[in-house]
Amino acid sequence: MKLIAENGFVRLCGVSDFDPEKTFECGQCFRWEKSPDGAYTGVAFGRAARVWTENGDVCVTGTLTDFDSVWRSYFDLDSDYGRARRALSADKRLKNACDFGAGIRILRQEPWEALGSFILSQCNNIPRIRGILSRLCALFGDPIRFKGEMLYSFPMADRLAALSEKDLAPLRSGYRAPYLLSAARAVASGKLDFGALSGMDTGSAECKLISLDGVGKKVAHCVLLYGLHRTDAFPVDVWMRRALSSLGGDFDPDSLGANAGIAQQYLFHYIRNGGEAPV
DNA sequence: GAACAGGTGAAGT
DNA sequence: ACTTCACCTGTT
Repeated sequence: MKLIAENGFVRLCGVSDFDPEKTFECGQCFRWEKSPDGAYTGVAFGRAARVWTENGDVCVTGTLTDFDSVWRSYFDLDSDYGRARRALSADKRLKNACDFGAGIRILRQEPWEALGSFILSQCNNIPRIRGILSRLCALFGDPIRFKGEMLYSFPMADRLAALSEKDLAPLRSGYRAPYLLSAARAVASGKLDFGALSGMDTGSAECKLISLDGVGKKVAHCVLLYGLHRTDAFPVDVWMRRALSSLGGDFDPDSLGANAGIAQQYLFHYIRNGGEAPV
């Protein structure tokens, strides 16, 4: 991949395994929005960007400095997904999903945003999750003016920690609101320390996350994979249960090691968008 | 109206 | 250890 600074954006020449649409739509994040022209606009780490594909290159607004300080890491551009895909494809049961999912990258999201988002995601469909998160950020995040529109950062934990359930009523997030508040308080008080989680093995970090009210195994694994980039985490939801059952009972995600999370993403995308064909 | 949606936790077997 | 159910809200 070669970076070229253009007027107002950076062009990623010859970047491999990066399809912005698949990456943003595969269910790992909820706040990148597609414009009519196909470009995506979103916010991460308090910074806004627009991302699009042009002549086979991916382009990201901002300077080379912006790119190196935020987007290079956020899009996980220093990891070799082609290699992971080839390794996973060695299992014939995964081949179709790997081919279909080529271009997906696991975003390195902010841990607190991942935790808050997936707490709110439980037993909800994607449009509704997006709506709740959009109201959450508009109400309590910091406004960011970007190309004539107003975007919002994901609210800091200590901001939410100071609120009451009543304050969250406009989100219409139902029974998940108290879970979000209690998680925000755990983070704000230091009772849950993402820095400390980073230094723990995946199993111990999972236990710590599950100790939060309203956080079970599935949400914990989403936080591990999307927020802490533990690619050995393998979130299992209702869709993944379907995928796993079509793979056969002897399929064991743990055997995939550090590629498990990537396999999960490919499988998830495939089972949801890959048609009726068995995985 | 009923059933269901990217779960969780309590209570029942 | 496994199954069942309620939880808030919106959509089909």
